Amino acid sequence: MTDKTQQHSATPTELPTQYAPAEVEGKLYERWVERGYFEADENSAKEPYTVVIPPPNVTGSLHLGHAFEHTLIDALTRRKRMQGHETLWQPGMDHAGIATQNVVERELGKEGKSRHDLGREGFVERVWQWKNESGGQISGQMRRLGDGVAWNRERFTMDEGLSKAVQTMFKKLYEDELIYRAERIINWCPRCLTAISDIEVEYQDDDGELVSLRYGDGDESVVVATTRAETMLGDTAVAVHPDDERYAHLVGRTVRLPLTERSIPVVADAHVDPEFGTGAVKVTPAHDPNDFEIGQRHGLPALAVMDEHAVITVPGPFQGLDRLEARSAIVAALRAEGRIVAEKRPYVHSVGHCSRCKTTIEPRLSMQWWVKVGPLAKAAGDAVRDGRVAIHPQEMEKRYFDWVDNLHDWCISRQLWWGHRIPVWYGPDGEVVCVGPGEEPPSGAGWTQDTDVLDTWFSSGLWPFSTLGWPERTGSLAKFYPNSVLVTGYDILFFWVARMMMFGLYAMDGTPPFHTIALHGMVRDQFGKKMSKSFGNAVNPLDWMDKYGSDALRFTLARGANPGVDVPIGEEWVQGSRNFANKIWNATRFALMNGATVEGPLPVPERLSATDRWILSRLNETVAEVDAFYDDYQFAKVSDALFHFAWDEVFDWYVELSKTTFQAGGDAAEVAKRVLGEVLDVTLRLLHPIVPFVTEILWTALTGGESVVIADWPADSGFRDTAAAGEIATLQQVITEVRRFRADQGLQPGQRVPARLRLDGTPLAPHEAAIRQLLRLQPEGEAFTSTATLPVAGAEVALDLSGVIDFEAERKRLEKDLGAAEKERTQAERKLGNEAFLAKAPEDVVDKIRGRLAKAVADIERIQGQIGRLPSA
RNA sequence: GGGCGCGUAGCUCAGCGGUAGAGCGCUGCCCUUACAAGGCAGAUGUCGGCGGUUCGAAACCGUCCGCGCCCACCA
Repeated sequence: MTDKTQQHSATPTELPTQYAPAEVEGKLYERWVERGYFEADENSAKEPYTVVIPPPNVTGSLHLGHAFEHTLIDALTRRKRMQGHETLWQPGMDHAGIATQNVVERELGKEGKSRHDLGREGFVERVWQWKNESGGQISGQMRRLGDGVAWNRERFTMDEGLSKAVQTMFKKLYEDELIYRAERIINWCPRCLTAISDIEVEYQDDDGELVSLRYGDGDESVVVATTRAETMLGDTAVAVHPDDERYAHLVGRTVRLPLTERSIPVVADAHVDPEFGTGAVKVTPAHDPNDFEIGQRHGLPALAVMDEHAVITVPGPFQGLDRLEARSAIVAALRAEGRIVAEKRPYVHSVGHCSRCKTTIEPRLSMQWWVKVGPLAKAAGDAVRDGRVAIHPQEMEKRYFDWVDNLHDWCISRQLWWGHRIPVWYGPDGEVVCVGPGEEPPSGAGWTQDTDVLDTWFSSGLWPFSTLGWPERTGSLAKFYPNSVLVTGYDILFFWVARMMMFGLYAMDGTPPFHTIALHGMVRDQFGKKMSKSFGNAVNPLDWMDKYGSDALRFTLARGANPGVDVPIGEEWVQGSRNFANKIWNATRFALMNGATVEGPLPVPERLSATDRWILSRLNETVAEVDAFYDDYQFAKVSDALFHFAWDEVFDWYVELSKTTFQAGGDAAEVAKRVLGEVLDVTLRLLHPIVPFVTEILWTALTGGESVVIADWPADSGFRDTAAAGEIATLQQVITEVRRFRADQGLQPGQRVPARLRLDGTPLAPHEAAIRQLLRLQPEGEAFTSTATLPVAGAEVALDLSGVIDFEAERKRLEKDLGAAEKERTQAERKLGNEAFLAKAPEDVVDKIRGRLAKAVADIERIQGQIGRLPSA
């Protein structure tokens, strides 16, 4: 025990009166890392606890959203580590295909170059170079935040190991015929020059213009409407509903397509809504997904009229115009021919945009690789349906099911250079060979590898097990798969979570990648507005961490973390958390200055005062509460419970009451030192997962322990004392009541007032010294004149306020209180007089009302007595 | 068009069947020897509107109004 004391890293006098986070946080973090606290041992006998980081894009730096997410994950893993789990928080980053390629291309642009100037190899090399610079920035920010990740296991989606995992997965899916190549209409971004998947398209209502065109002539004509007139060059049919009598005579015939030399058939297709517009639809199979399907059903040719830049390729007057130029040019030309039957009219409709660059998507017929999601999505849905994976909050399950149950095949090829290249080789005679890891690609004349890369989310989908060494059967994989929980934003439920579910279940023989999915919301500003650079309300988390400390930022974020709900944050709130950290700091300082200790066992209950028993009881209740909230991912409630317990109960009451005890000395003081030590020790440990830095300094100073990071998580001893709790509640009531009186009377807080206390026979008798101290009451002295008497809870506090007291003010106050008490009595009486209530309400509720009535009656009597004793003015 | 969610104190949000809560902000007094990044005391709400269920509704049901989000092949 004595040598432990010598390890104290700080003596009370060394602690300054204010906590200065910036000076210590960095040092503490590096010490934790050096000591290997965050490393995870696959050979450990401890129960594993695994969380993977949602890998940040190498393109950027961390924003508040990351800080938020990391706070939650760090809190979870720190607690589990303290609970004795072999804990792995897996760090790493995502290569973020399109995003990264765009960033580097933009950089090249500034140098007046394009990626084609460097060539594929040179460009990829350049991206790697860029990644090496940017990636360090992110890890620096994570250290600053205090993320307890296993740095020795850091992974990157383009690592050799993870690339091997990607290749293995591709081949496995290919051989199971769950990957195939097909020509379909895809979402094409004419700026990124690549296909993107359905969920990478963001729809928004755009203003468009609907124009009605007449195809054919005379009786053999039909009017169609379009917002994309330029596509008419590629029309290969007009479709009408099979039952539509208006057009029955035209079905099977042809109409002349204006501006072209072609005539196109009129086909009947049930897809057409006869109620909509004219009931006739132009069909452009090469540039519209619906039209493509109609085309398939009727054997229509798909005639592409635009290139990858969305520029018209059809020879003639429109060739070389981009889609928008072509649109107006074609409308003008049609008007000249008298083909416009209804002028353009404004039309708001939903238009798809590239989620990366916001360019309007151009549906385009193209040969791409696809994942056949049917069986994968089924398994992913079932795993949640049958309870093997739980989604928090549960309301999100519905969104998840809607998506996995209605999923279209996933387009996974991208016409980019940065990413995992598709491991397929094409032979001179049309052979197709999928090459697995370690296999030699076919050699010889005419063999070439597919030039496309895979969707970024293909590799992210493998993250929960690729980071653990899959496809090798590693010890880490055996130990840490499946992950315990996935913590991520609801915004990537489809992008990432669902894909991990599909891939995890498939690659890991039906074992889902995690037991629980805990979805958090998005960080917003203090008015609930979305944070964005353009709106000017985006905040760099580093700024706030520098100003207020990482703990303050973390605590604020955790405190706003209601499950699945967006979390607003404002600078004043971070300040408030900084104040809390400082409060903990000073409370611990006080404790150390007064000899608080954690040495030796807790005193037996017989030696404890009611105050001690009360705070220990509350301490244990808090432990139980915090555990329950953590297990339910209720971070806001964890933080709130700790905030209020620490500040309102420990600091404002227990510490204040202990001052009298310490002053008096004796056994009670010795006991209080140990109890205060215990309460702070446990409270600091409870707080550590959320505010790791300040708790580390204080806990080591208080206990002499090596580090709170590896301390035991507090356990509820089961100790409860409701009698003591009631006693302290009464004490608080008396003190508050008299303070209120003092304040109403305009007495200075420090002014000493002679007082006589009559506490005999009340539970407050042992607290006389504390009451006198907290209320600044001095002994009554010889010439004591009781001018104000406050009866509270059976006790009586008589104050000598000769010459000072303002009886009128007090009378008003008392009358107001009387009114409130009478109202309370009336309400309670009415309830208790209601037979239906008595018959139907549960016993405890009725008891409660009876209690209220009794209290109201007692209050009325008391207040009336007080008023009666006031001298009349 | 379908689905989900939200309207509670000035602001941001908890509460989701038994006397309206928190943080910040606000008012007054105070540098009381841990802390002014603090202490003490205090004010503030017909819980979006209207109906209904219930002994009892902020909470449950219906409806209306106002927001937000997700999904969808709206020519």
